[in-house]
Amino acid sequence: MADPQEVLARRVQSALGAAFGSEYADADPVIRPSQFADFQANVALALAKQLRRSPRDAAAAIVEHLDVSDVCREVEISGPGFINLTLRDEWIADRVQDLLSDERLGTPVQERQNIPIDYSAPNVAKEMHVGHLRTTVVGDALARTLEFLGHHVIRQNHIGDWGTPFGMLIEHLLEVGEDSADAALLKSDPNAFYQAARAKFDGDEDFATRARRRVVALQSGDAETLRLWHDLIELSKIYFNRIYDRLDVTLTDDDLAGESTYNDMLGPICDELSEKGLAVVSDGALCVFLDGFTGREGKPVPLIIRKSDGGYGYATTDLATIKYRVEQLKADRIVYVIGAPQSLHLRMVYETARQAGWLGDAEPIHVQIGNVLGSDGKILRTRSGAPIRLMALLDEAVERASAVVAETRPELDEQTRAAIARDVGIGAVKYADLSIAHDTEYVFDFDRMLALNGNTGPYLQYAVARIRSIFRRGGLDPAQATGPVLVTEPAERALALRLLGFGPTVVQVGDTLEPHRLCAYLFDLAQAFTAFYEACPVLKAERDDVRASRLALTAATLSTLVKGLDLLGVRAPEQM
RNA sequence: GCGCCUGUAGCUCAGUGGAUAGAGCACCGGACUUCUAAUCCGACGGUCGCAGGUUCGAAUCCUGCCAGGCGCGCCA
Repeated sequence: MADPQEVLARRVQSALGAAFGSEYADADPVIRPSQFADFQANVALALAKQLRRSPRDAAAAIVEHLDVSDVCREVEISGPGFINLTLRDEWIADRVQDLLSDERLGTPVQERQNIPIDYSAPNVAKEMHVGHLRTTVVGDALARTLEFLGHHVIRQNHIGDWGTPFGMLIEHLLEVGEDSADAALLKSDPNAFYQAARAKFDGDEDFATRARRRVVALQSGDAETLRLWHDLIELSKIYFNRIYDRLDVTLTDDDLAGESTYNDMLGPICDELSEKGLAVVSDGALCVFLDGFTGREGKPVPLIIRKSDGGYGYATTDLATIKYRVEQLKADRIVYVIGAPQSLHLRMVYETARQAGWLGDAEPIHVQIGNVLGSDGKILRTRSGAPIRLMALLDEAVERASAVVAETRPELDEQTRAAIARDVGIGAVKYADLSIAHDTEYVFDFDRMLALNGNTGPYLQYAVARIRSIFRRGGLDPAQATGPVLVTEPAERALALRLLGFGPTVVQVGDTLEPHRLCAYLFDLAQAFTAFYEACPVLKAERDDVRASRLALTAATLSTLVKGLDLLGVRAPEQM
């Protein structure tokens, strides 16, 4: 067990049992990182009243029964009753030594859960925008992290591939020709295609009529219409996959589970909800009304599962996703990485599913994605007010990174520089999305996300590049840097202690579904490494054993940073 | 009107009910014959929106208020 907090928690619990009786042995020992020691146990203050003793008395009793001599160098009662715990240097060194031969870097394998993750969800024949970027990047990081923790992750890309706009889109595709340049726009600039179709729909009455008729044909399964519809989706998939490739996202065609895949479930869902008395007709629409959901003037908010024209909306489809994921995918947790504004809608969907008895023991979780804002504090758009094209935005990030690389590394060949610029530019954008709490809005700023200082992708990538440079210079293989690890210098100690935090952090990210905690950890680790790098020569260490130890610390930092970035979906280039 | 979210340093953001609330940027002062100075060190900077409450202890939990954002019946 490498996690100091966990080790100390168990020891303190034993002491609690010994000091106050077995009924206290499972009390939370409240171990926290401390500014006065490595950790502090605050349990004495929490239990003092219950024990009818002063907090310092309680702390003294705990310390008296506390057996940590192998782990801690110093145990001290401080202030009103804090127990300050300082780890032994050798204990820290031994734990880092363990990490060197542990491919999981101290991360436990958890009991396997089935976890469908719904993320990305772009629309066919529509440009992805920065909102899609964020759900894609965050969802992908969660998928990678949960998989690493041992879970069975089922990626679900709930693309918008059904609905009334398809009449207009299909009709437009038919007019321009499936092999035309206009149709090819779907692969590169889908909004241009969509807007052309829209313009015809709004301006041409005959076209609009044909489009409406086409929707009916689509819904009734007309073969030729379905073929065209399928074409649209194929062309759009090319666009999606271009974006996913560029972004280094793990989504593939196998993960596509668009709205249309649930079509057959929608009617039966409405029937079942009606039979169960959950759904009633109101103003011609089939609705579910739930207690506690009221809107304007106290009127109950309906979840409309069948529109008055007989069509189905997204509420029904979302209900279908729950049913499918519970019944077919055997989900334990169902993760929806979706915009924060849909919170009310999703709560109603979850509650409806629960009342219908579809949820079982599965837990649906909404990972709320906050809006991405421009520097003006409003939803990010171009100066003309149009949504920003995602590919153009990614290109700009790479271009900016490219300019910096050209300036700072002129000696590298063009191909190498381009590869670095690509990793840094894309990594910067992704990391910016990941490093901020997913449910808050954040201000998009190229200059800040590409900065080499601060909690940025490039800063972490640079730390990795410097480490690799050390091994390159020394003609050494990180895998051969096996120590033994010695901890003497303060910077060595601080770095070693940080290294022990990786596993616990990954576990926390899996529990809370908050990737920004991993970012904060990695940033902290990189800072500790940089301080170490400044203070402790590695290759030029004056003694062989010190050199071997520092190489081992450096190698452990390398694998931790690379693994952490990998879980986030951020590449770490060989050099920068 | 109801509901959800947010309010922390000039700016962008962290912050597990624990001691003196942190980081990056910006500003100021230092550090390159050195494993990548694109990196580091230091200083400056706070009535944690306001007011109550719970608690031994509150940025954190509860209530009210203020400000901003978003949502609230046939788009998704």
